[in-house]
Amino acid sequence: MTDSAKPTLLVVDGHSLAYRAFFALPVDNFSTKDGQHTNGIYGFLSMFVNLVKAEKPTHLAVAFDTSRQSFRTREYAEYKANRSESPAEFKGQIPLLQECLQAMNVRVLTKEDVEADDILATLATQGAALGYDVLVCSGDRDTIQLVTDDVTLLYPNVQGVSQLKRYTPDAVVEKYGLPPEKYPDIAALVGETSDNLPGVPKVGEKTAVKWLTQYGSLDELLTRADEIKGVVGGNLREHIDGVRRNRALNTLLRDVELEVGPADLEVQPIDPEAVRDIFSRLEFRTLLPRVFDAMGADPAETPARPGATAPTATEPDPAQLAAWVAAAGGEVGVTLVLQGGLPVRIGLATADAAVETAWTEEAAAALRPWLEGDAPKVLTDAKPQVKALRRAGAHLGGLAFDTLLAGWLLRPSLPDKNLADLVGRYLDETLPEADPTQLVPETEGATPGQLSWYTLRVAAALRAELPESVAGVLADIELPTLDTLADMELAGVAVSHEKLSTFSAELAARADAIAQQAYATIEREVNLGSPKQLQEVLFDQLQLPKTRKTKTGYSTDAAVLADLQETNPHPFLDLLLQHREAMKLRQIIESLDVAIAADGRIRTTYLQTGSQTGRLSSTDPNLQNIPIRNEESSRIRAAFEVGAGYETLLTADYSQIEMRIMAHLSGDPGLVEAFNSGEDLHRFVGARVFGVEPADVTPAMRTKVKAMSYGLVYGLSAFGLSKQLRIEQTEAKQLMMEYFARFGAVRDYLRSSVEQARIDGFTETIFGRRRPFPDLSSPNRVLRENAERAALNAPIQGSAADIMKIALFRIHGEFAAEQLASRVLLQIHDELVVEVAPGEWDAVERIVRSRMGDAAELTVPLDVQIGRGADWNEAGH
DNA sequence: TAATCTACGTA
DNA sequence: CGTACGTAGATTAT
Repeated sequence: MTDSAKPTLLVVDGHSLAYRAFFALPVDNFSTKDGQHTNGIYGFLSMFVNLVKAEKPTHLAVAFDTSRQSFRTREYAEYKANRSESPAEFKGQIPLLQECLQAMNVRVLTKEDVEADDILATLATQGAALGYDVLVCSGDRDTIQLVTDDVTLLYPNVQGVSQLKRYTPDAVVEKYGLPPEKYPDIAALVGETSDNLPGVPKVGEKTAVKWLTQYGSLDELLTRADEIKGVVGGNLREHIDGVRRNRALNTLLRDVELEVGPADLEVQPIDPEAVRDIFSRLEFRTLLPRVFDAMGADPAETPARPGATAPTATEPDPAQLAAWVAAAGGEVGVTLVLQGGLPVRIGLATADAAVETAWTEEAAAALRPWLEGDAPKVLTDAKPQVKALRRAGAHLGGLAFDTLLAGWLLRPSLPDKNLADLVGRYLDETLPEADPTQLVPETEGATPGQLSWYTLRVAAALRAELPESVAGVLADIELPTLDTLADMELAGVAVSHEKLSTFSAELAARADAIAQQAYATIEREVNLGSPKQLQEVLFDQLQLPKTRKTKTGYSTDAAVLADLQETNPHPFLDLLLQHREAMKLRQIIESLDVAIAADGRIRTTYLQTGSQTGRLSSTDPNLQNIPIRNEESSRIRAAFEVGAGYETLLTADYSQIEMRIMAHLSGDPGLVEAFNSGEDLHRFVGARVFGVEPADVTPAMRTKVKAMSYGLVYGLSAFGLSKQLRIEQTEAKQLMMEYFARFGAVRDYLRSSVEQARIDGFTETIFGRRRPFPDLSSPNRVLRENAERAALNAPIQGSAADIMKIALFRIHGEFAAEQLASRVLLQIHDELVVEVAPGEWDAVERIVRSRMGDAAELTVPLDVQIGRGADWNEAGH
């Protein structure tokens, strides 16, 4: 009980523990997709949060070495000289670890010319003198000398850093047979190979302890060294200078001048946003809640700041509600609580008041004029709410702001997915949420009215940060698109269960037959879906040459198998490829089949914040990756049919939209001419590159320039081009040179756009959508070059996405304005699928063609291809 | 059971 | 050593 009042100071040697973690965890298992290794950081932080959670220090610091040089190396040049350079994979991790600790508001201490352990020694000594309980955590055995009744050492076990052994004075005596202050004497005699401090040959711990016990002290032992008999006695006398030197060097400094003392190290609340940022960069997910938990980011302990208490929502009757919204004036936050896709409750808020009510017929009727009118409304994740209102027969008008969309536009790489995330990031507060694991939650969740109030405040914070151009993208592109997507999702697309199930059964039978044949060729049965078992078959049993390395072994992907088939033909390879193809198709068909609703339609969800470039993504099921490339897949597309009550499907796609954007942005005269000439793009480019007439461009030439043109948009290298075209790198290089000799402005544009992004820190589309690229100035080459390719692509892919969205909502709007029953069903990046009502084909075709064609004013035309058919396969031709 | 890896479908 | 996605099954970590 007396100890509860006593402050606890925890000081940690960051470098030594991170280094141990580095070796304890497999480096290959811990790296970001960009190639940054993180095993040392992860291992350290994992240990660190456990430690903090278990020990609950009141004061905390982590010390690091500044370099390998210190006063010890100056006094003894050989000190640690045998240490090999720490691995390159480890080096970069220390600054990132320090960044993590800073985000957690943990004091990071360094001092020129001394080692981290000297800082620990100084703080431990000062802390003990001030009456603290001191915990020292280090992987360096020399810190044993710091142990006293007030100072406990936590020392990692051999395995790694997860288990820490507690060294109290008793534990030291038990382990070494002498009290902690004598440990440096033992170490001086035994030596420390890792520090390049040789000890007395043939003297280990046992002998050292025996001597020290016998003579009482190291000094006494050394002065009476001649009393010791035998070889070891001689060894001792020969190495007396070395022992004295060891003893001098292994004494930790307890009087290092530091800018802070123990009292300055009080534990601070973490910076949640900074921690989220750095952890998401390092791709730590499971660690995040552990850090929040251990570092006391508990909502109960960090109450919302003063002035941030949500108003208590009142529950006016419907008539009062109508009066309330009429009087509200400015923007109103709106939150609909949904159940089964329908609204059950609605909460509204202004800056200082909140109201809410059950979604009854009376309430809906009272609110409808306001809800459907132009009065400005602010929501978080409006799309599901807009859909629910549609199902309930209402329409949301005046959508002025969606915080989720705005947050994504501002930081498209972040995983913020709900109001709670946004409140944390932009208000630095915690959204009150009921604990879903408790039947009777201790903490009340925010009510719908209060959620609306938070939404309004988040919106204000976002607006303050939103650059004008990005605000324009929100208002002029994203919000109109949201409304369109809601209708598309509600409509769904008719899919024939009969067609799918017939095909699925066929494929299952085929896959089975292929598998049997494959087993026969290798005379055993394996799981053809297991990369691990396949590696055994290919590289052990069949002794095929090893392929491209992956994290866990050797690749068995389609490209690799095709290569193997050429160099080392084996029937198994081809059968495996056929099996994969059949299984993949079957799997896609199955996932579609189970998604067909009772009315025969599939409804996807478009994620409007699902990409970093501005594209949509589609999920549950993904209707943006339905196969098209081979013969078989046309049968899948044929299952997407025109629905009952409609006449036909229309498909409309932009041809080469990304190359057209490139022509526009670069202003390259050759490329612009190509698109204005009406000639086939690749034929035109091929003619220029190879110096022949367009009519004389061979298919091989066309293939090459086509790959080159598309590759450009992705930052393709000569290496990549040679691999894709299966040509020599020199030929690929030659091709690129010829290409740029004719279309030089393209290269100039790509280069300058990346350079501009490096200066600005972000890229921008034609319409002002931004994407940040902090890694463009990273010293890490892998990181930087990855960012460069992404930055090169972002304005092009993003502008295409902008153009398609603009076309999409304008088409949607025009269908409504002309009171057409036809409706857009699908968007696949550069293609739209429209369900055309009887008698509306001409109007629909006109609208789609013109709105897609004039969605943007470029220096080259936007070419639109239209197809018509009873199913998606037919319409796509 | 949850996270990760490999493979593969689309633009 | 080519951008942007989502999904499934196997494997590994917990």
